[in-house]
Amino acid sequence: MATPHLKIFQDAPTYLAKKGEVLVKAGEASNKGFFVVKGCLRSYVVDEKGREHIYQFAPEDWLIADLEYFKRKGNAFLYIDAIEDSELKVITLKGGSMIDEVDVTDAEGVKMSLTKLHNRMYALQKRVIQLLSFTAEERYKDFLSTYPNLVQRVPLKMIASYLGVTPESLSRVRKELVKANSKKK
Amino acid sequence: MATPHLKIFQDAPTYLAKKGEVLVKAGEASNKGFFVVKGCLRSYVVDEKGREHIYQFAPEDWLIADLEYFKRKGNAFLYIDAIEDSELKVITLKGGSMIDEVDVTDAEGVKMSLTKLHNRMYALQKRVIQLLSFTAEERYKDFLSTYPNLVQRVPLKMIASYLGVTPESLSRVRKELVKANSKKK
DNA sequence: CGGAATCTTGAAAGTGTTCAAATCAAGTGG
DNA sequence: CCACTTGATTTGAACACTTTCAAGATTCCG
Repeated sequence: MATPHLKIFQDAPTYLAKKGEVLVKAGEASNKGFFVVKGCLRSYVVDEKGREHIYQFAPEDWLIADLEYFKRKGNAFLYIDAIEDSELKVITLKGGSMIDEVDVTDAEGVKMSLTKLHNRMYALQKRVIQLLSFTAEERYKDFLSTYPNLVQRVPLKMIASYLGVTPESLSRVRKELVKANSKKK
Repeated sequence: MATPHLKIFQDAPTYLAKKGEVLVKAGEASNKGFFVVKGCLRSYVVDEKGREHIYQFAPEDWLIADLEYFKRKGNAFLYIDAIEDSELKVITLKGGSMIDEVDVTDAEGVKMSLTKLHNRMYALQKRVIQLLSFTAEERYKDFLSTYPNLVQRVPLKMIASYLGVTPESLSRVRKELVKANSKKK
């Protein structure tokens, strides 16, 4: 898959992560980001009641990192782990921020970095608005259309966690959708 | 207020918006962004039931724009209006994207743009995680500490809309907080 | 001084959660 | 290949939190 972004990371060291492997732990220092060549990672927080809340899925061609670290130059806020066996390009941040990595004399690279941040922000805008205004069912439907391939790869409870509902609720939502669809026929 | 960001926009035309004035309408073409010198703007969506959901407040020194437009080069997705009489620097996007405005030969400007995007993304990360994991009360408390000055300036119903709850709920949350605080004394 | 919008309060209704139990599915070791 | 363990998903019933709807109190502004 020839993406324009990949070449930025082609010289970065490759790492093979096994399913379930934790790459970044909240509370510990970490200056790593990951570009996913193959497989799928996730980032999430664990709240005081021990519940996981998934912030992001990163399948092929996605970049994932804990911004908190880069922002405060402190310890990680998010966990990052592999939900499939994955091939990664490991980006080690030398400075305190992702920004220090950008070669400002490389006009094309700058444009690309800005575009990437821009796209990501747009996705976040969409996510915030959905969390504010959509019901569980609407969020699930949108997830299906936005990430059609992830539904087969990611367990229901993780999708529920990403959508902000319990696995039980998502199971019921899904059941209703199946019922509604079969009625239409 | 001498912020490093202001100087980027110091040559942009100034516009004085009156309270309640709508600057960008969802569904209409718009290539404007705004840097708030004084006052406060907000961006929001209106769902199919006619309910407003506030995406962002932009008090002094904030930048506000509709990313959807820049992303799809189509019509605006968000509304933007003034919730106070405001002094703005109007940024007209000549290209299809905010990115086209960045002078890539200006290393300092590039760093600044990246930093600004980066900070904004961090704020969005925080917001998503809160919407996923915080109760109405926790979100309100965090709002108080993150935007201490906004609470006096913004009507309750708008804060409720930003937090993703009804005005009635926020009113009750606030009541509980007052009760809890008075007990502690 | 109104009139309009905002904020508060109450009661009923809804949506999603919690807790518990039953299925179902996948992976392991014999 | 089967039995067993473990984790994931489904289902049910009671419960909790928010919303909805309606009404009253308060504040803001012309």
